[in-house]
Amino acid sequence: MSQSAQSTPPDLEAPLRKIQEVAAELGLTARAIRYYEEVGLLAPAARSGGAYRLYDPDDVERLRFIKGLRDDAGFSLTEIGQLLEDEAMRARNRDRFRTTDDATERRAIIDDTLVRVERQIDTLRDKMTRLAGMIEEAEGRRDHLRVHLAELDAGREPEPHVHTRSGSRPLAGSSGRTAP
Amino acid sequence: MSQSAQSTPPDLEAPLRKIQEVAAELGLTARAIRYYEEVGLLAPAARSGGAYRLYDPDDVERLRFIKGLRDDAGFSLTEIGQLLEDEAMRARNRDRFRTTDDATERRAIIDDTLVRVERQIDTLRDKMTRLAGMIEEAEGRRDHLRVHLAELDAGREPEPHVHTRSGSRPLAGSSGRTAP
DNA sequence: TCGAACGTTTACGTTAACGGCAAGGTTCTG
DNA sequence: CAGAACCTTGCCGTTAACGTAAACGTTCGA
Repeated sequence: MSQSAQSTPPDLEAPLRKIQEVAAELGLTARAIRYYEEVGLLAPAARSGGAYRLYDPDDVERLRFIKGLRDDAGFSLTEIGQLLEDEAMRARNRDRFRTTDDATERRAIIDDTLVRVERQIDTLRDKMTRLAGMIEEAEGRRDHLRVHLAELDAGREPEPHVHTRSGSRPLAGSSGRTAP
Repeated sequence: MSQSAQSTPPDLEAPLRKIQEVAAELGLTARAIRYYEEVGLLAPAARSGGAYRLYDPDDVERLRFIKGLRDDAGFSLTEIGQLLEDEAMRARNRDRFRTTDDATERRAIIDDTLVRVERQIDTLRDKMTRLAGMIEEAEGRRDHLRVHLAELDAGREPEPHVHTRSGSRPLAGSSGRTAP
């Protein structure tokens, strides 16, 4: 009920998968993946005799990273493009790295990539710092609200309303006033 | 060269500021702020005799939070709307809180807000966890690249190229292969 | 070999989040 | 009270990131 004609995905040797399979695994749509290719974020490793896009594990990893940068980090595709190396470069390096025997050239390629990865880490760390700041602010508001709650509960114990939450379940909110 | 007619912003008493002033401080545009109001994310506290929007410190805080949720956390305005209480509710609570003397009612308002703030914190923490995961992945790639670099430098020391980086500045990249 | 199931290109449509006017009202200062 | 400098409400335009549909090619099992 999921595969009748075409198949070959459970092939334990060929690490090349078609677009829909990859899309499903990553929680993307085929359209989105093609779009990413269109804007130069990635290019499939192969093209099954000039037609179908075929992705190898490396491609899938790159796609997963792209999705993370978009969903989790909230970057735009343009920003992502600046953060990653453009696909043309990646393809060239991939080839150069496999064909050359020159250790110096390999070193250059790796060195270049390392620099980029370190930049990515810095960018992500920066984002996380700002996010942590927001969390602290929110926690500040929460604590402030809890104090208010405690003050209210301490001042006087009103009629024992039926649904008295167990323990301390105070609350605070968008109004940072003590009220005049 | 920045204020000739109108002014009143350096007024140390009135905590009510006009849109452009607020926009400048937050790094937003007046248009964006009006748009946020249009989609129900906030409403100015006052309206100077039925015209100009006037924002109090509380409004500005809410705006700053909105901007953070958008820029730092990468949420859409729709998601932000679900995370914050809608403005109608906020206005009503704000009023109810100031007018009532009933401790029970105040408690209810604060409690409600607390729950929401705690939800916000959870959401932000969740996002940060995913971001941290991405950072770890990137660090993994970086370390992997460094290992490759070390291997290369160890195997043989090629011609002493001119620009030998000080210490260890290896690099890794988008190709996780050791090359056949 | 043939057809169901998938893939490809091309092109137009859609939604979110504003940008940028135009036409007119408000405010403070001189 | 004039007028510069801001503000207001429309309303149309734009960009990013896909969605969707049409017309056609590719694969592979029966």
